[in-house]
Amino acid sequence: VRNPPPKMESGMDSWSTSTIEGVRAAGYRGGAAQRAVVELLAREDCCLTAQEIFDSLRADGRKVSLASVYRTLELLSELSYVQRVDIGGASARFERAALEDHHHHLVCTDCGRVDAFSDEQLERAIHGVASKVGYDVGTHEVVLHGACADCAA
Amino acid sequence: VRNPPPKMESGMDSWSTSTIEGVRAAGYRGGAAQRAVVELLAREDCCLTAQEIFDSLRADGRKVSLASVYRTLELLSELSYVQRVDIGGASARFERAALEDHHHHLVCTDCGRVDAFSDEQLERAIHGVASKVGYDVGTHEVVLHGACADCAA
DNA sequence: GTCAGTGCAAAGCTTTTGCAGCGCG
DNA sequence: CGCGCTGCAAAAGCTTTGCACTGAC
Repeated sequence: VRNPPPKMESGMDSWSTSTIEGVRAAGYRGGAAQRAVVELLAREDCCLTAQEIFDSLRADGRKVSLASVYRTLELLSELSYVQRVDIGGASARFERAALEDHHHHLVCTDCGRVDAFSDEQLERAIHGVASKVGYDVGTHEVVLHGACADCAA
Repeated sequence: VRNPPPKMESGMDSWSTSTIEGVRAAGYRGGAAQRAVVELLAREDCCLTAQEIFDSLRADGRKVSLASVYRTLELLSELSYVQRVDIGGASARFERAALEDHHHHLVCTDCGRVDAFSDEQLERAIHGVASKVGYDVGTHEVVLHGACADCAA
């Protein structure tokens, strides 16, 4: 959120268009608010709260309601275009579920800052576990809590 | 919660007593409600919501208030005797932070059931990552979402 | 026209806080 | 007896829902 990884232009637009199309294919008509949320999430590289999405859209002059933001996030989560991320704290966060740019989160215990990281070996370990537990595992989430570089100093 | 791993008698009492002592050492007097919550958490093997703790204590005839449950959980989390677990859903969950019996969680997307699992290789991968990211990592949390054996059928 | 989508406001939940009284050291 | 602990009730978030209206097909 506050420390986005380097922009990755490729894949975003395809996420945006395939999401719009997928929503339509699922039998929904899609409106202005949905489009605005999808376009914003396409630009963002890390998880945002519903309120942050709302504020950001308002700042851009888009007249969406907070209720529509929540309804859109629920719909997109349902269709697996968006992943809900629970990193603790009062509110849930959301980010696009991208196959490329798969990552997890670091949360600073002190200042609340959120960073992203990714690790190939960690992914392998998770897939190894997923095949052993009795669940048909779909998504996974790893959250590391600790002091960020600034706060540790 | 609904599918507790086999009871592990060893370590629980020591957690209970060292928690009580630690709270006292930190300058708190400890009251009846705190004791009741600690004793309950010592018996439980997986994460519970504040409401579940409250209901369970009431069912046992302990007259604690929900506010005291929250206040105790906040205190114990602060002192690292309890770990807060965010597995999605409306409310946060809490369990004792035990060095033995370290585990993570599986959440059924369908029925909401919660199971525990542990994996040595996953832990190694996490510690490997923790040493590379710029954070001074304290705790970590892994949540796998998917269909449990019953719901997958 | 029909029916999903939207905004607003109200309701619902979880969690926190204010305050008076109780109780351990 | 002081100060933390507790219960109760009220308040404060976050999220969902009801409803009338708009807008896409």
